[in-house]
Amino acid sequence: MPADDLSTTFAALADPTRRAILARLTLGETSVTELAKPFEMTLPAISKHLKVLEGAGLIRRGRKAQWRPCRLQAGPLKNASNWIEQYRRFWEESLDRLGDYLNELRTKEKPDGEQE
Amino acid sequence: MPADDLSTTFAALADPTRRAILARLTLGETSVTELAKPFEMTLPAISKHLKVLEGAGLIRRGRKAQWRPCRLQAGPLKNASNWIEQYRRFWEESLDRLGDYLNELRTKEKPDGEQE
DNA sequence: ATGTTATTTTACCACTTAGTTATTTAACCT
DNA sequence: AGGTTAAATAACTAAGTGGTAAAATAACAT
Repeated sequence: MPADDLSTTFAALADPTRRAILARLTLGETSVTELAKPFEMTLPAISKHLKVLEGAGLIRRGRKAQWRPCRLQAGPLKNASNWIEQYRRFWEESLDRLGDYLNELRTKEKPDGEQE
Repeated sequence: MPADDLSTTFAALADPTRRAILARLTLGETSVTELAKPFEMTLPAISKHLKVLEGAGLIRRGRKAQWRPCRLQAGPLKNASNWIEQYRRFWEESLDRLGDYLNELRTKEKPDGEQE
């Protein structure tokens, strides 16, 4: 039950609807009904997604009359980013290995092809 | 059921045990039993976590006699990183706002404190 | 052939998640 | 007060997750 912050953040991001909501919020704060429009989903479902995002600290909700406008809070993404960045050298390394492999193929071709 | 790649990646990362396994694998390829050692968890449980990681393409498993050594495949993290990086300006922006706020506090203090 | 070690699979459990419909709350407008 | 709009909550369901213990597989070692 007491899931760590990073797990909570990643779990919140592990859903295309929620990621789309965050993407929408980069355009600015907006209401729940507005957020719900692009989705073939009932409002309570969106409401739940928003609660997950709020729980992860990825959005905050204001109050304007009967609207509860949401706005992006990207803070938690910083930790997520930092965690992933630790692995950058590993994915770049494997691209290097691909590069090496391609180079290897090319040099192996040389003796045969001869045609430069 | 047909969850997109990004969701699968984030879901795989949304568990401290799995993140710890990935961290261990940065030190090099190793066996399942070896991977299981730091955890108070049965081997089948670890086996399941490995299956999740494998399903997300974050590890690959080899064969050496009765061992099935795992090694890190960081590729999918690249996409995850790219997705998150889209939001960098938003978390940096909010830090800016914090900076602004702190500056504001400081300038508001001046007239009162007077003592520099 | 028999045993041992490494790992997976099966069957089960408690809990969570993502969605639904129906109801309720809150604030606005006459 | 009564009606409308925005959103949340409640109650439910189907499917997924994370764990277990026990059995099955696979490859090695005698």
